[in-house]
Amino acid sequence: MDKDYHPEAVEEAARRQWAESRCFEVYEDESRDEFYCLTMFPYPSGKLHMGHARVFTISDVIARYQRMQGKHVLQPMGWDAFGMPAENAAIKQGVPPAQWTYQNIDYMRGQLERLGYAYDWTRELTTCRPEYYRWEQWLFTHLFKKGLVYRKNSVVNWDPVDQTVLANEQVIDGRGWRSDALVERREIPQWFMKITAYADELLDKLDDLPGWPDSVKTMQRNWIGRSEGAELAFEVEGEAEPLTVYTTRPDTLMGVTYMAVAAEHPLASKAAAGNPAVAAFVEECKTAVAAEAMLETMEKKGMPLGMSALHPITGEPVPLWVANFVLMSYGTGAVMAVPGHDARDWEFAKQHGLPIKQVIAPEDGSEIDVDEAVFVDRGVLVDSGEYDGMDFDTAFDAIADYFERTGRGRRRVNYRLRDWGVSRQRYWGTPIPIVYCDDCGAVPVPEDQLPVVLPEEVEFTGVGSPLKDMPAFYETSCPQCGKPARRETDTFDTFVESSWYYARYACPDNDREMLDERAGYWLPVDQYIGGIEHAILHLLYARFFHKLLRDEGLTDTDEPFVNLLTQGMVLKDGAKMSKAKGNTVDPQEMIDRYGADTVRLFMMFTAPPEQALEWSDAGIQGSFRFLKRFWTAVANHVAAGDVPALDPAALDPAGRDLRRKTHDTIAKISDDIGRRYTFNTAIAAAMELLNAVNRFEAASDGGNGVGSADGVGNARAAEREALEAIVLSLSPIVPHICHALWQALGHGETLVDQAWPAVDESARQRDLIEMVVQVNGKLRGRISVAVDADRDTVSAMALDDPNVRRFVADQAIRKTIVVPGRLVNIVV
RNA sequence: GCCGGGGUGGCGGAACUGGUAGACGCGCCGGACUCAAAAUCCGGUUCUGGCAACAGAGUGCGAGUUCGAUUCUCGCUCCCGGCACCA
Repeated sequence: MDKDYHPEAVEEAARRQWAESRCFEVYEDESRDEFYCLTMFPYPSGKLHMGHARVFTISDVIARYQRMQGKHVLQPMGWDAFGMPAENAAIKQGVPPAQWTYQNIDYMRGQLERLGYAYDWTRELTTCRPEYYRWEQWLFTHLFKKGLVYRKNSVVNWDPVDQTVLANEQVIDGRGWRSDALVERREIPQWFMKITAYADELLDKLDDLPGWPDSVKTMQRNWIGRSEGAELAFEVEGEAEPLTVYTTRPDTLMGVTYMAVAAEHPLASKAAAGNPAVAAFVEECKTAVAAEAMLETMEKKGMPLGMSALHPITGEPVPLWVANFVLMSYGTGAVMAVPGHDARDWEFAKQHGLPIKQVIAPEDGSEIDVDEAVFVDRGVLVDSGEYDGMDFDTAFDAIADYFERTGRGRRRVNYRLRDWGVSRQRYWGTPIPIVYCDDCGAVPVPEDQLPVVLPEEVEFTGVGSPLKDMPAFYETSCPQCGKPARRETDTFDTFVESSWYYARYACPDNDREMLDERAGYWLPVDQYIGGIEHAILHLLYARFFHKLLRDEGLTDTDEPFVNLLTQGMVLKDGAKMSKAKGNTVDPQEMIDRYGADTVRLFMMFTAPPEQALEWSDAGIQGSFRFLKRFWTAVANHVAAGDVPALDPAALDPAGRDLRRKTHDTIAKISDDIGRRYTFNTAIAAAMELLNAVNRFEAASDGGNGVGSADGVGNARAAEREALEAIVLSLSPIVPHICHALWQALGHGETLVDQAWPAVDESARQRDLIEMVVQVNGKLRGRISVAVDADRDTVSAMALDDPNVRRFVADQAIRKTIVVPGRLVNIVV
């Protein structure tokens, strides 16, 4: 073998062998235990960035590891190909979005191949192809018939100059990113999918996902936001219709001192008609941007409507306000305010001089002053008439019963989750398969007319969607009555494509069905890997879609992803690397300089996968140096000739130590890769073992302790065992160099078909262990004790240590704590 | 603002179930090789004191529980992600 490490040649040879043997193409084989390993597919933005290199390498390590465990592994790759950047590029460079996208895909596919990922490329998906998106159009028409999609008005950011709907990220400080015009809120009709119909199941099934991080499950629970409360109706003076509010704290009813409605609420509009100040305030609220984070961080503002509601128990008037923090989209768009026991109500009351009344007292009987500080805990009712003395549950039931009995309210479960608005006023997306007919209304496109194909040859101006200027696209006839009709020109949110692609990888070539029995073989995904930024939206939509697919009879599983690994961001200069921010680092430069294995090693070694990784140019050299040392160690070993079969019993102490290290290391790496997914510590362990091999070799070359010629051969056999363990256990991370080294070590069979190395427990046995001795919790000495030494022996040895004796001196020993195998703590 | 996560040497990180803080790597310092440099190899490297043995301090800040806390509890602070039209 070559004395020096030449990554380019090594990697090219390995790639060629993998391609020629087609070893990563997999077919359904019922006799084998399958493993479906999937990475969130990339948006083809132009070239790979570090976040891609990181997440794809994590996935590849897991896929290759599982293959060595004997699993039948599927690892596919594809392209989330619709989206805004293609339109932006079209405006900027005059290239049609389709052409730009396909060029990017071709370039990025080449980069992925260069990184040596074990993909089954025969299953490659591209979501902007009609053969893919026709099936989501098909599903949508079925959901239409089931009543799971509907059309309603909702708010968008409108740029009055560019005459375009803006995404939230295109609104900067309330202005359009290109026009700089003040953005307006505008209501337009849009299509929605009824995700709320599945809210309870989406919530409950989280308990069946032990392989998901708790943080993600908690975020999804909070996002769905199930709450149990009551809808209560308040009469309004001079109004026929009562004002209905939703509250989770009906027990605080007697503490209501005012009420507030959203700016879009009908009562606000009514008051505005006769009150210019209210009208101006409502108008001001309309200039706000649609993003919730903006609404929530705005200064809390409000204005009295000059109207009063009547308290449903006391009949006393309660003033009505309009406030910018009340959301029309949550609950009923109106709240009853209890400033004594709700933090936001308290703040607002203080600001506007509204009364604050205590109606809940702490259960422990302590005194509080709600004028000084809000009290939000549950407690015992006070100053609440007939409800005095009740606890939360009793009061909840008593008050809810009263409202239900008198027909003025009801118990109600509420969700924070809203239905999913899937309409986008954009060109580069899946056409929504609906036709509008003057007589028949909105009609879904019949199955035999699908797909509705998006024209790829377009003139792109940036003003509105080009589809709106293409009569050839939108002029059609009604599928029901045949009269001239108009096609929907909005397209789907790109989250729709990414909500079901994982299933389509099982059968991407099926042109008659969305999914077939092959999906039954591969689904659910055993390991899903992707960025933590997708913890809520993408993962919730995909879970929702999986249930839609199930209810269409296309799968018999309830959840799409058994295990989830959320990879941390790759940051640069403290911010997330993203094409939007333009702070990406090109991995290609480093692949060219050091090779794919160095890049893969560096990404896995620099941080554990779930943590954010701050990019820095320093350090990659170290990864390259390690691979050079690794290569040299094997080359030197091979150059010294063949080795005899290992005879473990005949090894000298140094040889036994090396063998122990070898098998301790295999055990550690198996656990780190297989269970903990801490690839950084697995690599560190492999580095330690290599260091041990090099030290061992140096000692052996010294010639003193090794002895006979047979002893030398046996020592070299132990050395080979160690080197082969490193080659095998690092092969998921740096597959190319390991492929070459495995051949150099004289193996005819290719490395990808090898089994994971086995641990020889007998090699790990030891007679003596080191224990730490503390005095009052401070480290004062170390003792070497027999593995099976009992408590008294260990204590006696600890007290015998000179430094320990110095600290104990003549003080009385109060307690001796022995933690077997670890430490002794003497408390004086 | 709300929800979730994080803060450990000069740097990335390790310490998995409350039990040796700093594995492994980078950087830096010293040495070997070399006419010299690069590469490579060897040694050192949390801070303070000490020739050393060793001692004291130390895991964002402040409290608490414990024989013992990076790890658990409470309060604070700063940073990161998400907040429904970025993907």
